[in-house]
This record gives sequence, structure tokens and C-alpha cells, in this order.
Amino acid sequence: MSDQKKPATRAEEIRQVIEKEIFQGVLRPGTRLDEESLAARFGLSRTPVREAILQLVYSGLVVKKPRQGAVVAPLDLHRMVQMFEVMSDVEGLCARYAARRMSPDEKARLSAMVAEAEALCEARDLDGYYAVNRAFHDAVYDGSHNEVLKEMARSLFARLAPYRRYQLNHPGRVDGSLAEHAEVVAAIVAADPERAQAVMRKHVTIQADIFAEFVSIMA
Amino acid sequence: MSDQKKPATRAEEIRQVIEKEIFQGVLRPGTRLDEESLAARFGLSRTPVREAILQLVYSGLVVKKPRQGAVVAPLDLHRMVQMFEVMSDVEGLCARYAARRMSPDEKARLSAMVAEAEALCEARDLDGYYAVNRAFHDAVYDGSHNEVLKEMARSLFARLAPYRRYQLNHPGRVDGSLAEHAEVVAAIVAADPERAQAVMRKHVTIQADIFAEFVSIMA
DNA sequence: GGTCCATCTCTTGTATACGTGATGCGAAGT
DNA sequence: ACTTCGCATCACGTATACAAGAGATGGACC
Repeated sequence: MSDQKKPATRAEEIRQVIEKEIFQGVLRPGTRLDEESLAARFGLSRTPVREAILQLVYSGLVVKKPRQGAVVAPLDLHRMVQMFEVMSDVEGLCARYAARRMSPDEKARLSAMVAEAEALCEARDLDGYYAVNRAFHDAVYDGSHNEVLKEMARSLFARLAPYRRYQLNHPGRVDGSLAEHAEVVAAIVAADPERAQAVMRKHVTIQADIFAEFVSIMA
Repeated sequence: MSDQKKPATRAEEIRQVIEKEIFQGVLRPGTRLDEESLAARFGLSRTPVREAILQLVYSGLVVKKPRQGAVVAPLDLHRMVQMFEVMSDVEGLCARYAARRMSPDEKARLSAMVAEAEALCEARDLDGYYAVNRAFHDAVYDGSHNEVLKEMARSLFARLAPYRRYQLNHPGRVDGSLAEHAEVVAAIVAADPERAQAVMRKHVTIQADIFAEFVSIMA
């Protein structure tokens, strides 16, 4: 996520831009990524553009068939469902690790986030709530104190982020989500790994269910 | 792993070669990957070499600092330990999913593998045993019937493969490993997700412990 | 009128050329 | 003698040029 380090190279620079545009939906799934057009747009040659695309391919955001160009990864609903499924387990793991490893300081910050989320929720500030929500999950990833797990979680989160946001529109979901977060925090603060894992897993599973529902409506 | 599809492009082709050499230890961690030398070696220009390296960077096998070239990722012991930790949980998840989802046919093949491993074990065929061992874990990944989880597991496995093999030299480990596999299969065949997860997790955790031991001896 | 084949174009894959930042060595100064 | 500054070299990042495959378009034949 916070990949906003100063890009040392042009390729890296435009990779971030394209990545961002994909997340924001400016570049929609299925959109063709023409090397020459992108090169022209950024005022560069095709070479750095190619490199940027190649990186995105490896991160899964873009698919590329040899000699046939690259397109923004079309969202495969079946795969999305599987991603949500794994996500719930991975986040569950994060929570379990976090319950065992978070420092008092970290726990305090986590609790503070829930309080902040409550305030934003009452103020009906959906954008704000979404931002804190995201920070909350991120804090749990960090709390796992396992870099590898963190990267997995963040990578999944990034891919699913657009669809996670959607579910906040679900009636009553914000309150439910808030309550679940509180439960997760309680379990982590109480250093109860099993419960933290179970609760977090369920929390994300609910999101997955809502997504599945959304999909079935779409189809 | 079985990335042995026909490479449609030269870049892809040499990526596979380099990747293989890293896994086999021909290219050891810390080895510098000079673009020009590699280009000369494969009879290509620097361009496809660069692309191959870039892919390896994104897969984590190679690290690259701007303007300073690429080196085979030096093994960070701390990170390795974390990878093993996550691996045990991820494989546990695979086993749990597999217990719920493997078809009778798949289960039969899994059982057959254990039988084969037993035979190879008695014949003291370490190489053979290692191969079946690997196939076994792969079969469990497949059994999860979740592409995303599979990819995660395989990616981790690939990174850790060299060190997983080492542990077979541990006294009595082969027999232990074999018994654990049998337990995992039993749980999967019995469609007992919780037990399958627990047993598989423990199985991999033992490997992690042996690795940690190995590390502490090295240091 | 439809289908099949040839060619044509357009974009990608690869090669080569160029500029620039980074490392290492040597000389000069303290 | 040690440190520091500057220069040279060398590899990397980027630009441009060339080759080759995939899809499109048109015509010819059935």
C-alpha cells in the first residue's frame, strides 16, 4: 500500500501511477495497456513502460499474453471468491499472531482506532470510517510481527480493496463491522489467540458473503 | 515449480533457467547477476535478460538496488524463520480445505503416494523419497481446490525447498516425516478438517524447528 | 452470398546505442 | 600515514531501431 517512497527510477514511478489508477478504477479490468500510448502519455520511451507493466503482471494486477499485449486483469469472479476465502483465513492468522505478539503500546493504538471508528460512524462519515477500517486491518497485520504474513495480507487486501468498500453500503453493515472490530480488539488485548483468530476470520467471512451476494445479484 | 510450459518468449525462457539454478544452488545467495554476462552466456541482448531479472525480483528470488545491479536474494535467516512459520499455517489451511474438498479419486492417489513413500523409505532411496514427499505436499495444495491458496503455498514451498530437503538428513526424520504424512492422509480421508489442519501444521512446524536448529548451529 | 486464403498493418519482442549515476583508485592536502 | 577530493570506468536506466507474430482486411473462389 504505502508504496509512496520516492521512486528511484521512471519505471517504478509510472508503475505506481498505473497501479493507483487500477485501484481507483480509472483503469478498469479488461482495459488494454498499450505500450506506445502509455509511453507517449508519460513522455517516455516504451522501455520503462514495459518494465512497469512487467512488474504489474507479476503482482497479478495485469495479465499479459505473449505477443498479444497486456490488459488490466479482468476480474474473475470465481477467483475473487477464492481470494476472499483465503483472505478470511489469512487475516485470522494475523489476528492470532497479533494476540500473542502485540506490545501494550500497539494494543493501545488499536483500541484507539476502534474508538475513532465509533465516532466517525456516529457522525455518518463513511469515507472516514472506511479509512480507519483500513488502518485497523493494517495495524493487525503489523501486529502479527511476521513480514511474510504481512505481505501476503496486504497483497490480498490491495486486490480486494475496491470490493471491500462496496460492502459498507450494505444495510446495517457499518454497525456490524464496528462491533466485530471491537470483538477482535478485545480478544487481542486479552491475548487470546484462538478467539482473536476465530472472530477476525468470521468478520472477514461476512464480508466475503456480502461480496458473494453482490456477485449473484450482478449475474 | 512446474513452470515447464513451453516458453513463448526468450525472457521467460531464461527466467526459468536462472530460477532453476537458484533453486539448485548453482547460483548462490549473494551472487551478482550481471546483465551483460548473462546476455553473453545465453546469446541474447541485455533486454530479455533485464526482463527475466525483473520478474525474479518481483518473485522475491532476486533483490535489486537501482543503479547497483541485481544479486540473488541473500538469505535472511530471520525472514526464513518467518517463512517457515507462515508455511506451517498455510499448509495447515491447505490440509483443512483438502479434507473438505478432495474427491475420492484424489484421496486414493494421496494414499497411494504414502504407500510409495514407504517403499522408497525402506529401500533407503532418499532422492526418490524426497520427490514423492514433494509430490505429496503438492497434491494437498491441489486438494484445497483454491487457486489462490495453492499459489501461495507453492510460492513458499519453492523458496524453502532447498532447506526442506536438508532436514531429511536429520536422524530419524524420514521415519517421522512418513508417519506424519500418514496421519495427515488419514485425517483427510476421514474428512476431518480440524485434525488435518492440526496435523499438517505440526508436520511443517517440525521441519521449521529443525531448520531453526540448523540455523543456530550455523551461527 | 459465404468462406477461405493471402497480405497488410499494428503491436509486441529483441537488439543496439547513448547518457548518467555509482564504485574504486589515485593524488593531493592536512 | 590518513583522509578527502576528483576522475575514470563500468554497469544500469532509457531511448531508438529493427524483426517477427497476431489479428484485420480485402479479394477470390466455391
